[in-house]
Amino acid sequence: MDEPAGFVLQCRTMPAALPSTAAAAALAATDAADAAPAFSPLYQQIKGLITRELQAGVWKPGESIPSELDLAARFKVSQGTVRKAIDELAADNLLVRRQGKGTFVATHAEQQIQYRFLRLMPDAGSDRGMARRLLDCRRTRAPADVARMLDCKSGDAVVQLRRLLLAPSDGPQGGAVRRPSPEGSPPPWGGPAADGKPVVLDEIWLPGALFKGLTAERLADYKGPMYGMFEAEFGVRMIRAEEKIRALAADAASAPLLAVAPGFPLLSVERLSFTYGDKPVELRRGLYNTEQHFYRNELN
Amino acid sequence: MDEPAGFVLQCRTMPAALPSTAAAAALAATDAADAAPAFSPLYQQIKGLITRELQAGVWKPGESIPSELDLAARFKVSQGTVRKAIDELAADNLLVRRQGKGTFVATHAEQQIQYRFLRLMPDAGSDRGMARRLLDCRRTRAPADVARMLDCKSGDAVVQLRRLLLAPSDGPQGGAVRRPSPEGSPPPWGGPAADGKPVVLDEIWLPGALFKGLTAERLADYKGPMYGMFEAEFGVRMIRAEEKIRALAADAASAPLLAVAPGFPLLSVERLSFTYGDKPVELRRGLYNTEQHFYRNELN
DNA sequence: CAGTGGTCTAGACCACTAG
DNA sequence: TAGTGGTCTAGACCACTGA
Repeated sequence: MDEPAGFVLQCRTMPAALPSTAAAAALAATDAADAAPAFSPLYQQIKGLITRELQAGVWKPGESIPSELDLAARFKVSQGTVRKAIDELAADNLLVRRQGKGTFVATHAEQQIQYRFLRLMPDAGSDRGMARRLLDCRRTRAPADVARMLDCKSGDAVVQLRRLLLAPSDGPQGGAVRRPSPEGSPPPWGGPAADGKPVVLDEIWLPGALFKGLTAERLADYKGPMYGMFEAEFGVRMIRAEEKIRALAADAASAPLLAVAPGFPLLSVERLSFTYGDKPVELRRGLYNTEQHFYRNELN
Repeated sequence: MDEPAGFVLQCRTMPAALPSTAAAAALAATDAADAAPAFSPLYQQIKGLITRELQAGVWKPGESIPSELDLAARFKVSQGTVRKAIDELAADNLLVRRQGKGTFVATHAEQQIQYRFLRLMPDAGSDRGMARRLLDCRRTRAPADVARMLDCKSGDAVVQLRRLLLAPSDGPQGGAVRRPSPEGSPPPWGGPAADGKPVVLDEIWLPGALFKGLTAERLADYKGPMYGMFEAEFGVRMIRAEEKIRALAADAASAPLLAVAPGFPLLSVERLSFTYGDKPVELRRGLYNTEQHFYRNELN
């Protein structure tokens, strides 16, 4: 009855009613526990409290969080209020509801939501994923432009990766499914893969402080999506990303890696990914060969 | 008490529980009133009924729909159920809630949501919109590829438009706001505009049957977003769109119009827009010069 | 002031999952 | 069978808008 969880402000009189991202803005101040006022509807406050637990790693990706009734009791509010908070978190892809089982912390390592951030689709045939080839993995100091994007100081420690993604390349027509595929259906994570046309040339920058033990070996060893590894091995969850897309001519350095002539038009995709509190934690610059693939987008 | 509005099926026992897009799927059959079974939660049925009214044009874009209590009385359900239906429709951008005023039919002709589908942003300076220049407007027969996308027969009547969008072009640096702008802040709809660098070359295909009186004059006369005109003048509401994006080399025909050299890398954006019932009603093929602009996308 | 949407509650019954 | 999320209701009070 008198648990230590009575944080919730029962503010029935709001001073000025923050626009709508009140809770999100309050969370930007990552640590300072009681610094931000954050007066907002009860369910927004609950949402903020749950987000904080997620951020603190109390409930790990893939695990289930307490039931709605449980949370309602903890926060001393009704189930409906908790439900509304969870509804929004589910809409934000932070939680996943599963009827009869519970509510789970979303993860990049799931079956269906794999490649949540990769919008490249083949023109023909179904998407069978791509093989990865690591070109480069080194720790260095952040150039000025990278530092600015990652919200750190120029010269700070960063990890730089360079990768190639290769399409399965099954026969000339690229139509239906060919090639017996010795392993089975799942996409060929890394591995030899021998052939396959290069489609994406990636350059990835990560803050060195967050990714201490990241090495080429660990990258090669991990089977599964890279963002899945980030959350499992380094506790860094990618929540949201912004991309800037352009058309660019292949330069002398990139062209041979993508097996195209210099000047060949490539899609340039600059992605900045964020974790909790809108903190940028990855800068990714990709060059896509869109001869047999396209970037799919949905507008609502 | 016994109004003629008692359509709602109070199905407490669902046969097989359609996945989730049950109501949406049911609406695909545009007319056939009672053909589709469409058993689903009450609020989904309400959502479907409201959508049908929108589709029928009972409530026009920009107008307000009846209040929640009113709708609840009509449909003989509680306000909470209507609320949940409206919540989803608002999330789908079909309705807009305004506290204290009511719920309104979303429109492309609004201030903030203008350019809902245009994701092109200038590298520097704030977005001041672009001037339009109509190159071509003619009625013709649909080529095979266009017909396939628009879900009609090859040779059916279509309207073909070709446009140029021009950036404001204020001085060399393109930095802060320059040029006194004699009219004021709003973007320069059409008009002379005299200068301005061409940024987008658009080719638009519309089903002829839906756009009867569309002429170059009416296009030029209309001030405001093109999608706003489509809904005001032709009753065609763009709800959703899918885009396929590639990098392409400028060809001999496009290059001079965009004032670039042949072979210059351009962003190719193919957009298919849908109205109610996922019916495709516009195919738009654009070539974007991304030298000083980029295509912005957000991943969640 | 009356009417609107926004929040919150409490309780009922349902469908799904797993032991 | 017990526990979970999913739906639905009824009613309370609130904040915002406009006459």
